[in-house]
Amino acid sequence: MAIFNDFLRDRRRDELSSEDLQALEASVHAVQNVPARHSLAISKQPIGVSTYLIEGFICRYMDDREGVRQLVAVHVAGDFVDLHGYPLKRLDHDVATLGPCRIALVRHEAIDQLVRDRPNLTKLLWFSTLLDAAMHREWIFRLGRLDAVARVGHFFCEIEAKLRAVELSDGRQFSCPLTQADIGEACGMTSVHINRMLKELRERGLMHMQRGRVTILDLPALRRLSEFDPSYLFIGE
Amino acid sequence: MAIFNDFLRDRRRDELSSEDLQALEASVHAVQNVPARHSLAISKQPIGVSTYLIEGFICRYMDDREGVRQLVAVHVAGDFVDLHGYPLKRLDHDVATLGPCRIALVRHEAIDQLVRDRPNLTKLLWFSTLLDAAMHREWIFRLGRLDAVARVGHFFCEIEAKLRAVELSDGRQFSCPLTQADIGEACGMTSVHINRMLKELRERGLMHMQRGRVTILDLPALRRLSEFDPSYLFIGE
DNA sequence: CGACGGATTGATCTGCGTCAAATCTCGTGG
DNA sequence: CCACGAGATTTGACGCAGATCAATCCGTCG
Repeated sequence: MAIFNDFLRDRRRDELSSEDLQALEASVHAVQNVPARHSLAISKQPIGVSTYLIEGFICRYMDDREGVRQLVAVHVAGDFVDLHGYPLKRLDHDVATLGPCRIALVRHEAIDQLVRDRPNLTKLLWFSTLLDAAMHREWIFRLGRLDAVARVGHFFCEIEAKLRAVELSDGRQFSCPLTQADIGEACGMTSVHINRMLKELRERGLMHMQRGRVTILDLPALRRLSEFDPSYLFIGE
Repeated sequence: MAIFNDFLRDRRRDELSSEDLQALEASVHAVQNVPARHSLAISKQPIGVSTYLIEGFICRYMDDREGVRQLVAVHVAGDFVDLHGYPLKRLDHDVATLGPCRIALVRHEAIDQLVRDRPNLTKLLWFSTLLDAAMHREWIFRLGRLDAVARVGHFFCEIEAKLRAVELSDGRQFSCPLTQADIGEACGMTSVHINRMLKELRERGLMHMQRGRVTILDLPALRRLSEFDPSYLFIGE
Protein backbone atom coordinates (compact mmCIF):
# COMPACT_ATOMS: atom_id res chain seq x y z
CA MET A 1 0.00 0.00 0.00
CA ALA A 2 2.76 2.43 0.96
CA ILE A 3 0.50 4.94 2.65
CA PHE A 4 3.04 5.81 5.33
CA ASN A 5 5.92 6.48 2.95
CA ASP A 6 6.46 9.96 4.33
CA PHE A 7 5.80 9.19 8.00
CA LEU A 8 8.76 10.41 10.12
CA ARG A 9 10.72 10.68 6.92
CA ASP A 10 14.14 12.14 7.52
CA ARG A 11 13.53 11.84 11.28
CA ARG A 12 13.63 8.49 13.03
CA ARG A 13 12.27 6.48 10.18
CA ASP A 14 15.18 4.07 10.33
CA GLU A 15 13.99 3.01 13.78
CA LEU A 16 10.78 1.82 12.16
CA SER A 17 11.18 -1.90 11.42
CA SER A 18 9.49 -3.29 8.34
CA GLU A 19 7.20 -5.36 10.59
CA ASP A 20 6.21 -2.23 12.49
CA LEU A 21 5.56 -0.45 9.21
CA GLN A 22 3.46 -3.33 7.92
CA ALA A 23 1.44 -3.37 11.13
CA LEU A 24 0.89 0.36 10.80
CA GLU A 25 -0.23 0.06 7.18
CA ALA A 26 -2.55 -2.79 8.11
CA SER A 27 -4.26 -0.65 10.73
CA VAL A 28 -5.58 1.83 8.16
CA HIS A 29 -9.26 1.38 7.68
CA ALA A 30 -9.99 3.92 4.95
CA VAL A 31 -8.34 6.33 2.55
CA GLN A 32 -10.24 9.42 1.41
CA ASN A 33 -9.93 12.51 -0.72
CA VAL A 34 -11.21 15.66 0.94
CA PRO A 35 -11.80 19.02 -0.78
CA ALA A 36 -10.21 22.28 0.34
CA ARG A 37 -11.64 24.22 3.29
CA HIS A 38 -13.44 21.21 4.66
CA SER A 39 -13.91 20.46 8.35
CA LEU A 40 -12.46 17.16 9.57
CA ALA A 41 -13.01 17.11 13.32
CA ILE A 42 -14.75 19.27 15.84
CA SER A 43 -13.61 20.21 19.30
CA LYS A 44 -14.84 18.27 22.35
CA GLN A 45 -16.59 15.48 20.47
CA PRO A 46 -15.27 12.06 21.52
CA ILE A 47 -13.31 10.62 18.62
CA GLY A 48 -12.47 7.07 17.68
CA VAL A 49 -10.26 7.56 14.63
CA SER A 50 -7.13 9.49 13.87
CA THR A 51 -6.15 11.10 10.57
CA TYR A 52 -2.89 10.66 8.75
CA LEU A 53 -2.17 13.19 6.00
CA ILE A 54 -0.95 11.58 2.78
CA GLU A 55 -1.08 14.70 0.64
CA GLY A 56 -2.16 18.31 1.04
CA PHE A 57 -2.30 20.86 3.85
CA ILE A 58 -4.36 20.65 7.03
CA CYS A 59 -4.68 23.10 9.90
CA ARG A 60 -5.75 22.83 13.50
CA TYR A 61 -7.36 25.89 15.07
CA MET A 62 -9.36 27.41 17.88
CA ASP A 63 -11.92 30.21 17.69
CA ASP A 64 -12.17 33.16 20.04
CA ARG A 65 -15.46 34.54 21.31
CA GLU A 66 -16.12 36.47 18.12
CA GLY A 67 -15.30 33.44 16.01
CA VAL A 68 -11.89 34.69 14.88
CA ARG A 69 -9.58 31.76 14.21
CA GLN A 70 -6.23 31.15 15.77
CA LEU A 71 -4.33 28.39 14.00
CA VAL A 72 -2.34 26.22 16.39
CA ALA A 73 -0.74 23.94 13.79
CA VAL A 74 -0.29 23.47 10.05
CA HIS A 75 0.29 19.95 8.77
CA VAL A 76 1.84 18.66 5.57
CA ALA A 77 2.21 15.25 3.93
CA GLY A 78 3.60 12.69 6.34
CA ASP A 79 2.01 14.16 9.46
CA PHE A 80 -0.21 12.14 11.75
CA VAL A 81 -2.55 15.10 12.23
CA ASP A 82 -4.56 14.14 15.29
CA LEU A 83 -2.87 11.08 16.66
CA HIS A 84 -2.94 12.88 20.00
CA GLY A 85 -6.69 12.28 19.92
CA TYR A 86 -5.91 8.64 20.67
CA PRO A 87 -4.65 9.04 24.25
CA LEU A 88 -6.80 12.14 24.82
CA LYS A 89 -10.04 10.52 23.56
CA ARG A 90 -11.37 13.87 22.38
CA LEU A 91 -9.88 17.00 20.82
CA ASP A 92 -9.64 20.44 22.35
CA HIS A 93 -9.64 22.18 18.97
CA ASP A 94 -10.97 21.90 15.42
CA VAL A 95 -9.31 20.38 12.37
CA ALA A 96 -9.84 21.42 8.75
CA THR A 97 -8.23 21.08 5.35
CA LEU A 98 -6.58 24.11 3.80
CA GLY A 99 -6.12 22.79 0.27
CA PRO A 100 -7.49 19.53 -1.19
CA CYS A 101 -6.15 16.54 0.72
CA ARG A 102 -5.71 12.82 0.67
CA ILE A 103 -5.99 11.26 4.12
CA ALA A 104 -5.88 7.84 5.76
CA LEU A 105 -8.04 7.00 8.76
CA VAL A 106 -6.91 4.74 11.58
CA ARG A 107 -9.29 3.44 14.23
CA HIS A 108 -8.20 3.77 17.83
CA GLU A 109 -8.86 0.10 18.53
CA ALA A 110 -6.25 -0.68 15.91
CA ILE A 111 -3.78 1.59 17.68
CA ASP A 112 -4.59 -0.14 20.98
CA GLN A 113 -3.39 -3.32 19.34
CA LEU A 114 -0.15 -1.67 18.22
CA VAL A 115 0.49 -0.27 21.69
CA ARG A 116 -0.06 -3.69 23.21
CA ASP A 117 2.18 -5.56 20.77
CA ARG A 118 4.81 -3.09 19.56
CA PRO A 119 6.64 -1.01 22.17
CA ASN A 120 9.11 0.29 19.62
CA LEU A 121 6.42 1.51 17.23
CA THR A 122 4.53 2.93 20.20
CA LYS A 123 7.52 5.01 21.17
CA LEU A 124 7.76 6.34 17.63
CA LEU A 125 4.08 7.20 17.51
CA TRP A 126 4.48 8.95 20.84
CA PHE A 127 7.54 10.72 19.43
CA SER A 128 5.53 11.98 16.48
CA THR A 129 2.92 13.57 18.76
CA LEU A 130 5.72 15.24 20.72
CA LEU A 131 7.13 16.72 17.54
CA ASP A 132 3.84 18.57 17.28
CA ALA A 133 4.27 19.75 20.86
CA ALA A 134 7.76 21.03 20.03
CA MET A 135 6.25 22.99 17.14
CA HIS A 136 3.60 24.39 19.47
CA ARG A 137 6.38 25.67 21.70
CA GLU A 138 8.05 27.33 18.76
CA TRP A 139 4.75 28.98 17.86
CA ILE A 140 4.49 30.33 21.42
CA PHE A 141 7.97 31.75 21.04
CA ARG A 142 7.07 33.23 17.67
CA LEU A 143 3.95 34.95 18.99
CA GLY A 144 5.50 36.05 22.26
CA ARG A 145 8.89 37.33 21.17
CA LEU A 146 9.07 38.11 17.45
CA ASP A 147 7.88 41.21 15.64
CA ALA A 148 5.66 41.08 12.59
CA VAL A 149 8.27 40.55 9.84
CA ALA A 150 10.08 37.90 11.84
CA ARG A 151 6.82 36.13 12.67
CA VAL A 152 5.94 35.74 9.01
CA GLY A 153 9.51 34.76 8.12
CA HIS A 154 9.61 32.21 10.91
CA PHE A 155 6.33 30.70 9.80
CA PHE A 156 7.63 30.12 6.28
CA CYS A 157 10.95 28.79 7.54
CA GLU A 158 9.04 26.13 9.43
CA ILE A 159 6.83 25.19 6.49
CA GLU A 160 9.84 25.04 4.20
CA ALA A 161 11.81 22.80 6.57
CA LYS A 162 8.87 20.45 7.03
CA LEU A 163 8.24 20.23 3.31
CA ARG A 164 11.91 19.64 2.57
CA ALA A 165 11.92 16.63 4.89
CA VAL A 166 9.39 14.98 2.58
CA GLU A 167 10.96 16.35 -0.59
CA LEU A 168 8.19 18.80 -1.38
CA SER A 169 10.61 21.71 -1.19
CA ASP A 170 14.03 21.97 -2.78
CA GLY A 171 14.97 24.79 -0.43
CA ARG A 172 13.94 27.40 -3.00
CA GLN A 173 10.42 26.71 -4.16
CA PHE A 174 7.33 24.95 -2.92
CA SER A 175 3.60 25.21 -3.29
CA CYS A 176 1.51 26.30 -0.37
CA PRO A 177 -2.26 26.88 -0.64
CA LEU A 178 -2.54 29.36 2.24
CA THR A 179 -4.09 32.78 1.76
CA GLN A 180 -2.74 35.84 3.49
CA ALA A 181 -5.70 35.61 5.84
CA ASP A 182 -4.64 32.07 6.79
CA ILE A 183 -1.12 33.24 7.51
CA GLY A 184 -2.57 35.99 9.66
CA GLU A 185 -4.58 33.44 11.62
CA ALA A 186 -1.38 31.49 12.21
CA CYS A 187 0.74 34.48 13.22
CA GLY A 188 -1.82 36.32 15.31
CA MET A 189 -1.99 39.23 12.89
CA THR A 190 -4.43 40.80 10.46
CA SER A 191 -4.28 39.86 6.79
CA VAL A 192 -3.62 43.52 6.00
CA HIS A 193 -0.45 43.49 8.02
CA ILE A 194 0.60 40.12 6.62
CA ASN A 195 0.37 41.73 3.21
CA ARG A 196 2.69 44.53 4.26
CA MET A 197 5.17 42.13 5.82
CA LEU A 198 5.21 39.96 2.70
CA LYS A 199 5.94 43.10 0.74
CA GLU A 200 8.78 43.89 3.10
CA LEU A 201 10.24 40.39 2.75
CA ARG A 202 9.93 40.70 -1.03
CA GLU A 203 11.65 44.08 -1.09
CA ARG A 204 14.42 42.81 1.13
CA GLY A 205 15.03 40.03 -1.39
CA LEU A 206 14.27 37.26 1.08
CA MET A 207 11.16 35.54 -0.27
CA HIS A 208 7.98 36.04 -2.23
CA MET A 209 4.67 34.30 -2.64
CA GLN A 210 2.15 34.35 -5.44
CA ARG A 211 -0.73 32.18 -6.40
CA GLY A 212 0.02 29.42 -3.94
CA ARG A 213 3.70 29.27 -4.81
CA VAL A 214 6.42 30.33 -2.40
CA THR A 215 9.94 31.21 -3.54
CA ILE A 216 12.69 31.55 -0.98
CA LEU A 217 15.41 33.84 -2.33
CA ASP A 218 17.82 33.85 0.60
CA LEU A 219 17.12 31.12 3.15
CA PRO A 220 20.06 31.84 5.49
CA ALA A 221 19.13 35.53 5.69
CA LEU A 222 15.47 34.69 6.19
CA ARG A 223 16.35 32.32 9.00
CA ARG A 224 18.61 34.87 10.60
CA LEU A 225 15.93 37.55 10.47
CA SER A 226 13.37 35.18 11.97
CA GLU A 227 15.63 33.69 14.64
CA PHE A 228 14.79 30.32 13.11
CA ASP A 229 16.74 27.30 14.30
CA PRO A 230 15.27 24.09 12.83
CA SER A 231 16.60 21.78 15.53
CA TYR A 232 13.18 21.59 17.20
CA LEU A 233 11.93 19.73 14.12
CA PHE A 234 14.32 16.83 14.78
CA ILE A 235 15.07 16.52 11.08
CA GLY A 236 18.01 14.35 10.11
CA GLU A 237 18.30 12.59 13.48
CA MET B 1 6.82 5.96 48.97
CA ALA B 2 3.85 7.83 47.59
CA ILE B 3 5.83 10.13 45.33
CA PHE B 4 3.24 10.09 42.58
CA ASN B 5 0.27 10.92 44.78
CA ASP B 6 -0.65 13.92 42.66
CA PHE B 7 0.15 12.43 39.25
CA LEU B 8 -2.89 12.78 36.95
CA ARG B 9 -4.90 13.54 40.04
CA ASP B 10 -8.47 14.42 39.17
CA ARG B 11 -7.77 13.36 35.59
CA ARG B 12 -7.48 9.72 34.62
CA ARG B 13 -5.92 8.56 37.83
CA ASP B 14 -8.55 5.85 38.24
CA GLU B 15 -7.17 4.19 35.11
CA LEU B 16 -3.87 3.79 36.92
CA SER B 17 -3.86 0.31 38.48
CA SER B 18 -2.06 -0.14 41.78
CA GLU B 19 0.49 -2.39 40.02
CA ASP B 20 1.13 0.34 37.45
CA LEU B 21 1.52 2.88 40.23
CA GLN B 22 3.92 0.62 42.09
CA ALA B 23 5.98 0.08 38.97
CA LEU B 24 6.10 3.83 38.45
CA GLU B 25 7.20 4.49 42.04
CA ALA B 26 9.84 1.79 41.72
CA SER B 27 11.32 3.47 38.66
CA VAL B 28 12.30 6.61 40.59
CA HIS B 29 16.02 6.68 41.13
CA ALA B 30 16.40 9.87 43.19
CA VAL B 31 14.43 12.54 45.00
CA GLN B 32 15.94 16.00 45.39
CA ASN B 33 15.25 19.44 46.80
CA VAL B 34 16.17 22.25 44.45
CA PRO B 35 16.35 25.96 45.39
CA ALA B 36 14.41 28.69 43.58
CA ARG B 37 15.66 30.08 40.25
CA HIS B 38 17.80 27.06 39.55
CA SER B 39 18.41 25.55 36.13
CA LEU B 40 17.37 21.91 35.70
CA ALA B 41 17.97 21.09 32.04
CA ILE B 42 19.48 22.82 29.10
CA SER B 43 18.28 22.83 25.52
CA LYS B 44 19.79 20.41 22.98
CA GLN B 45 21.82 18.32 25.41
CA PRO B 46 20.93 14.63 25.16
CA ILE B 47 19.10 13.63 28.32
CA GLY B 48 18.66 10.32 30.07
CA VAL B 49 16.39 11.23 32.96
CA SER B 50 13.03 12.92 33.29
CA THR B 51 11.83 15.10 36.13
CA TYR B 52 8.62 14.69 38.08
CA LEU B 53 7.58 17.67 40.19
CA ILE B 54 6.51 16.70 43.71
CA GLU B 55 6.24 20.20 45.10
CA GLY B 56 6.90 23.76 43.89
CA PHE B 57 6.78 25.60 40.59
CA ILE B 58 8.90 24.94 37.50
CA CYS B 59 8.96 26.69 34.14
CA ARG B 60 10.10 25.74 30.68
CA TYR B 61 11.36 28.55 28.47
CA MET B 62 13.21 29.62 25.35
CA ASP B 63 15.43 32.67 24.88
CA ASP B 64 15.37 35.01 21.93
CA ARG B 65 18.48 36.45 20.33
CA GLU B 66 18.88 39.10 23.01
CA GLY B 67 18.38 36.56 25.75
CA VAL B 68 14.85 37.63 26.61
CA ARG B 69 12.89 34.67 27.96
CA GLN B 70 9.65 33.33 26.62
CA LEU B 71 8.06 30.84 28.98
CA VAL B 72 6.37 27.97 27.17
CA ALA B 73 5.01 26.16 30.22
CA VAL B 74 4.57 26.49 33.97
CA HIS B 75 4.39 23.32 36.01
CA VAL B 76 2.95 22.61 39.44
CA ALA B 77 2.95 19.64 41.80
CA GLY B 78 1.90 16.44 40.06
CA ASP B 79 3.34 17.35 36.66
CA PHE B 80 5.82 15.17 34.84
CA VAL B 81 7.81 18.19 33.70
CA ASP B 82 9.95 16.80 30.91
CA LEU B 83 8.65 13.33 30.29
CA HIS B 84 8.56 14.32 26.62
CA GLY B 85 12.35 14.20 26.77
CA TYR B 86 12.00 10.42 26.88
CA PRO B 87 10.77 9.86 23.32
CA LEU B 88 12.54 12.97 22.04
CA LYS B 89 15.94 12.07 23.60
CA ARG B 90 16.85 15.73 23.98
CA LEU B 91 14.98 18.92 24.80
CA ASP B 92 14.37 21.89 22.54
CA HIS B 93 14.12 24.33 25.46
CA ASP B 94 15.44 25.02 28.96
CA VAL B 95 13.91 24.04 32.30
CA ALA B 96 14.27 25.92 35.59
CA THR B 97 12.66 26.17 38.99
CA LEU B 98 10.64 29.26 39.85
CA GLY B 99 10.31 28.73 43.59
CA PRO B 100 12.01 26.06 45.71
CA CYS B 101 11.06 22.56 44.53
CA ARG B 102 11.07 18.92 45.43
CA ILE B 103 11.56 16.68 42.41
CA ALA B 104 11.86 13.00 41.58
CA LEU B 105 14.15 11.77 38.82
CA VAL B 106 13.34 8.81 36.59
CA ARG B 107 15.88 7.22 34.27
CA HIS B 108 14.81 6.62 30.69
CA GLU B 109 15.91 2.99 30.84
CA ALA B 110 13.36 2.52 33.61
CA ILE B 111 10.67 4.03 31.40
CA ASP B 112 11.72 1.71 28.57
CA GLN B 113 10.87 -1.14 30.88
CA LEU B 114 7.46 0.32 31.66
CA VAL B 115 6.70 0.83 27.97
CA ARG B 116 7.66 -2.77 27.24
CA ASP B 117 5.61 -4.29 30.06
CA ARG B 118 2.71 -1.94 30.74
CA PRO B 119 0.69 -0.73 27.76
CA ASN B 120 -1.94 0.81 29.98
CA LEU B 121 0.55 2.85 31.98
CA THR B 122 2.30 3.78 28.75
CA LYS B 123 -0.90 5.20 27.37
CA LEU B 124 -1.34 7.27 30.54
CA LEU B 125 2.23 8.57 30.41
CA TRP B 126 1.64 9.45 26.76
CA PHE B 127 -1.60 11.13 27.79
CA SER B 128 0.21 13.26 30.35
CA THR B 129 2.65 14.59 27.74
CA LEU B 130 -0.29 15.44 25.51
CA LEU B 131 -1.92 17.42 28.29
CA ASP B 132 1.13 19.65 28.08
CA ALA B 133 0.62 19.93 24.34
CA ALA B 134 -3.00 20.96 24.92
CA MET B 135 -1.77 23.66 27.28
CA HIS B 136 0.73 24.82 24.66
CA ARG B 137 -2.15 25.25 22.24
CA GLU B 138 -4.05 27.30 24.75
CA TRP B 139 -0.97 29.48 25.21
CA ILE B 140 -0.82 30.01 21.44
CA PHE B 141 -4.44 31.06 21.54
CA ARG B 142 -3.78 33.37 24.48
CA LEU B 143 -0.86 35.10 22.77
CA GLY B 144 -2.48 35.23 19.36
CA ARG B 145 -6.01 36.32 20.19
CA LEU B 146 -6.33 37.90 23.63
CA ASP B 147 -5.56 41.46 24.68
CA ALA B 148 -3.38 42.26 27.66
CA VAL B 149 -5.94 42.04 30.50
CA ALA B 150 -7.40 38.83 29.16
CA ARG B 151 -3.94 37.32 28.71
CA VAL B 152 -3.08 37.87 32.35
CA GLY B 153 -6.51 36.69 33.48
CA HIS B 154 -6.27 33.59 31.33
CA PHE B 155 -2.85 32.77 32.71
CA PHE B 156 -4.13 32.85 36.27
CA CYS B 157 -7.25 30.89 35.39
CA GLU B 158 -5.01 28.12 34.12
CA ILE B 159 -2.75 28.13 37.17
CA GLU B 160 -5.76 28.14 39.46
CA ALA B 161 -7.42 25.21 37.68
CA LYS B 162 -4.21 23.17 37.73
CA LEU B 163 -3.63 23.87 41.42
CA ARG B 164 -7.20 23.04 42.28
CA ALA B 165 -6.84 19.61 40.69
CA VAL B 166 -4.16 18.83 43.27
CA GLU B 167 -5.93 20.67 46.09
CA LEU B 168 -3.47 23.55 46.28
CA SER B 169 -6.21 26.04 45.46
CA ASP B 170 -9.66 26.22 46.99
CA GLY B 171 -10.90 28.34 44.09
CA ARG B 172 -10.21 31.55 45.99
CA GLN B 173 -6.66 31.55 47.24
CA PHE B 174 -3.37 29.94 46.40
CA SER B 175 0.30 30.73 46.65
CA CYS B 176 2.30 31.37 43.53
CA PRO B 177 5.97 32.43 43.61
CA LEU B 178 6.00 34.21 40.24
CA THR B 179 7.15 37.80 39.95
CA GLN B 180 5.46 40.23 37.60
CA ALA B 181 8.47 39.82 35.32
CA ASP B 182 7.84 36.05 35.18
CA ILE B 183 4.22 36.62 34.27
CA GLY B 184 5.38 38.98 31.55
CA GLU B 185 7.68 36.31 30.16
CA ALA B 186 4.74 33.91 30.08
CA CYS B 187 2.30 36.32 28.46
CA GLY B 188 4.66 37.94 25.96
CA MET B 189 4.47 41.34 27.66
CA THR B 190 6.67 43.66 29.69
CA SER B 191 6.56 43.54 33.48
CA VAL B 192 5.46 47.18 33.46
CA HIS B 193 2.37 46.35 31.52
CA ILE B 194 1.69 43.26 33.65
CA ASN B 195 1.67 45.60 36.62
CA ARG B 196 -0.92 47.82 34.99
CA MET B 197 -3.10 44.87 34.03
CA LEU B 198 -2.96 43.44 37.57
CA LYS B 199 -4.08 46.84 38.77
CA GLU B 200 -6.94 46.75 36.30
CA LEU B 201 -7.98 43.26 37.47
CA ARG B 202 -7.77 44.43 41.08
CA GLU B 203 -9.88 47.53 40.41
CA ARG B 204 -12.44 45.48 38.55
CA GLY B 205 -12.74 43.28 41.64
CA LEU B 206 -11.63 40.13 39.83
CA MET B 207 -8.37 39.12 41.51
CA HIS B 208 -5.30 40.44 43.24
CA MET B 209 -1.82 39.24 43.99
CA GLN B 210 0.64 40.21 46.69
CA ARG B 211 3.78 38.67 48.07
CA GLY B 212 3.35 35.35 46.30
CA ARG B 213 -0.29 34.97 47.24
CA VAL B 214 -3.09 35.14 44.67
CA THR B 215 -6.67 35.82 45.63
CA ILE B 216 -9.42 35.26 43.10
CA LEU B 217 -12.40 37.44 43.94
CA ASP B 218 -14.76 36.52 41.10
CA LEU B 219 -13.71 33.41 39.22
CA PRO B 220 -16.70 33.21 36.83
CA ALA B 221 -16.19 36.84 35.81
CA LEU B 222 -12.46 36.35 35.44
CA ARG B 223 -13.01 33.33 33.24
CA ARG B 224 -15.53 35.19 31.15
CA LEU B 225 -13.19 38.11 30.65
CA SER B 226 -10.34 35.78 29.69
CA GLU B 227 -12.36 33.47 27.44
CA PHE B 228 -11.16 30.66 29.66
CA ASP B 229 -12.72 27.25 29.20
CA PRO B 230 -10.92 24.66 31.34
CA SER B 231 -11.93 21.66 29.24
CA TYR B 232 -8.49 21.50 27.61
CA LEU B 233 -7.08 20.53 31.01
CA PHE B 234 -9.10 17.31 31.04
CA ILE B 235 -9.86 17.74 34.72
CA GLY B 236 -12.54 15.51 36.20
CA GLU B 237 -12.57 13.04 33.31
C1' DC C 1 20.20 51.37 58.91
C1' DG C 2 21.31 50.60 54.11
C1' DA C 3 20.94 47.93 50.00
C1' DC C 4 18.63 45.50 46.63
C1' DG C 5 15.03 43.23 44.03
C1' DG C 6 10.42 43.89 43.01
C1' DA C 7 6.22 46.90 42.45
C1' DT C 8 4.19 51.13 40.96
C1' DT C 9 3.33 55.13 38.26
C1' DG C 10 3.91 58.80 34.66
C1' DA C 11 5.30 60.53 29.97
C1' DT C 12 6.16 59.54 25.47
C1' DC C 13 6.71 56.75 21.31
C1' DT C 14 5.51 53.23 17.80
C1' DG C 15 4.00 48.87 15.68
C1' DC C 16 0.19 47.01 14.35
C1' DG C 17 -4.96 47.22 14.06
C1' DT C 18 -8.93 49.33 11.93
C1' DC C 19 -11.46 51.18 8.27
C1' DA C 20 -12.04 51.88 3.64
C1' DA C 21 -11.32 51.83 -1.14
C1' DA C 22 -9.09 50.15 -5.37
C1' DT C 23 -7.21 46.46 -8.04
C1' DC C 24 -6.29 41.89 -9.31
C1' DT C 25 -7.50 36.78 -10.13
C1' DC C 26 -10.11 33.23 -11.42
C1' DG C 27 -14.14 30.41 -11.97
C1' DT C 28 -18.84 30.43 -14.04
C1' DG C 29 -22.27 31.00 -17.21
C1' DG C 30 -24.35 33.47 -21.06
C1' DC D 1 -15.01 34.72 -25.85
C1' DC D 2 -16.48 38.05 -22.85
C1' DA D 3 -19.05 39.69 -18.72
C1' DC D 4 -19.74 39.11 -14.17
C1' DG D 5 -19.04 38.38 -9.29
C1' DA D 6 -16.67 36.51 -5.28
C1' DG D 7 -12.68 36.28 -3.03
C1' DA D 8 -7.92 37.61 -2.53
C1' DT D 9 -4.40 41.21 -2.66
C1' DT D 10 -2.76 45.85 -2.23
C1' DT D 11 -2.48 50.49 -0.50
C1' DG D 12 -3.49 54.72 2.28
C1' DA D 13 -5.04 57.36 6.48
C1' DC D 14 -5.65 57.26 11.18
C1' DG D 15 -6.00 55.61 16.08
C1' DC D 16 -4.68 53.02 20.04
C1' DA D 17 -2.73 49.22 22.90
C1' DG D 18 1.23 48.21 24.72
C1' DA D 19 6.45 49.18 24.62
C1' DT D 20 10.01 52.04 26.35
C1' DC D 21 12.32 55.03 29.47
C1' DA D 22 12.73 56.74 33.86
C1' DA D 23 11.74 57.88 38.50
C1' DT D 24 9.92 56.59 42.99
C1' DC D 25 8.29 53.51 46.45
C1' DC D 26 8.10 49.34 49.25
C1' DG D 27 9.42 45.07 51.82
C1' DT D 28 12.93 42.11 53.23
C1' DC D 29 17.20 40.78 54.79
C1' DG D 30 22.07 41.38 56.04
